[in-house]
Amino acid sequence: MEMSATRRGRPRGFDREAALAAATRLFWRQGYAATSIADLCAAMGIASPSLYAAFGSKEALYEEALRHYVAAYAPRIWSGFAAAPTAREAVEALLLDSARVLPSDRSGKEPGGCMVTLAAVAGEGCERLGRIVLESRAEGLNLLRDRLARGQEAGEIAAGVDVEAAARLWLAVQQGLSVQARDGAGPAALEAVARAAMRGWDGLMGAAPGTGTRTEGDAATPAA
Amino acid sequence: MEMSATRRGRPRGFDREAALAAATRLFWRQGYAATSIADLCAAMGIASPSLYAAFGSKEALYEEALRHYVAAYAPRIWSGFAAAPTAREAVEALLLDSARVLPSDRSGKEPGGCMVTLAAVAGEGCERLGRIVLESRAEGLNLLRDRLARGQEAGEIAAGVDVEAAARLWLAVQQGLSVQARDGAGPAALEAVARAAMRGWDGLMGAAPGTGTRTEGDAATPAA
DNA sequence: TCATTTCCATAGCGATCGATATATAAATCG
DNA sequence: CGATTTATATATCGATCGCTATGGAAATGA
Repeated sequence: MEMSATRRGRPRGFDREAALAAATRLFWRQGYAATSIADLCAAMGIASPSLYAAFGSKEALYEEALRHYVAAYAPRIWSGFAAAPTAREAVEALLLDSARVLPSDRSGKEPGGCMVTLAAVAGEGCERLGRIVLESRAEGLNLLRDRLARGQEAGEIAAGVDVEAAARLWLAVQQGLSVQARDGAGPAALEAVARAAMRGWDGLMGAAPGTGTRTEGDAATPAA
Repeated sequence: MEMSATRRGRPRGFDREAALAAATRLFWRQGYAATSIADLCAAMGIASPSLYAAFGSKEALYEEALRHYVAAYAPRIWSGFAAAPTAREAVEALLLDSARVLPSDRSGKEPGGCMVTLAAVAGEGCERLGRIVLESRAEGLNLLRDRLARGQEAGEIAAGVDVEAAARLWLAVQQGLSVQARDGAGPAALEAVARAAMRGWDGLMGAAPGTGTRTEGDAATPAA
């Protein structure tokens, strides 16, 4: 039971949160393998012993940076989704918020696209980091699947719709927005994509899947 | 004017095409920065002087590998698109072919997802390679935009549809398929996504964009 | 055969990689 | 005040990075 209102020894001479944020931006833009400790030290404004004392290793720093990214940026993308009263409005919020958030600000301080979606760390040698990124991505699919299933139970979505496939589709659109944002697409272009996608909602979420019976035009769709 | 039916000197002791294919798979899976010359030499079955004699440098090898990938794999994704008689069938072919081709074969010899879409080389230090990847990605958008515009002129797509936004949307879906394939999604899951996406076609490509006039239910859509 | 040309195997180049040893500086505890 | 504890600054560590020099092997041309 350590109280430790104040810690012993010489206090840290830099802002750990600010340093972590700087490291996050660098990993976000450059990826794991292409970012060296020297790069990180320069961006964080510290020397390597301080980095290792505060974060342990490059791998541990990346893991913490990823969690920092999720905590700091994921709400900008997913909070509207979570708060929406209907599945349709949830997906619409997800895509419109993504279109607004994913492009890089003109300052170029933060890179375009989602760090989780664009992370290629799985193939960059470190197994553990690959698993973490995989799980983070799977979380997006889970959120969509659960929300669509709830909407289906509520009658907003036709009973015959394959919720798993639909969730993967809306996720694919959102992931594509990240790729295009990384390539320089701006908020206006991405918003147009989001609105175009939503225009397909009725045809998508009202019709029956595949070869089966078509539950056409049930009372489900709230119309435009 | 060198005839050179047969070249002078000791002939090359390895198959250049096979070595390039091996390098391509490695860059495809691991990216540029995470792939070392030693890795490449092991995969290609040659020593580094042979690599440099045949390909020049790591950067040049990556560029050639990328072109090799486009030449060898892009047709599997885009040939059905190019051959389709209508814009709708073209997009459908693109998505279904992508669903079939993008997942990694169970052997694991080739990684999942498109090398061009998933390449993060732009942030990995080399400016030139970044530009090449950017252009390769833009080519996909160009193909889609041109095909949709042709379809719109042919009356297959409503006049009010924002072709640019629609092209970006279908591209986004296809890019999302690559991300999900890289994460382990199989052909069945991706095909379900492709079919779900096509179910949204009419709602998407028939309605007018944004705030403008809605040219609802014109004679354009060929119905289901 | 022998000079020429080209390729390959070995070894190693300087630079940078991720990570640390050491010594000093700055804080708390007694 | 020391004694202790923690952080920073400097100077590396061995390993690996991308790349190449060197010399011998294997082909052609004369």
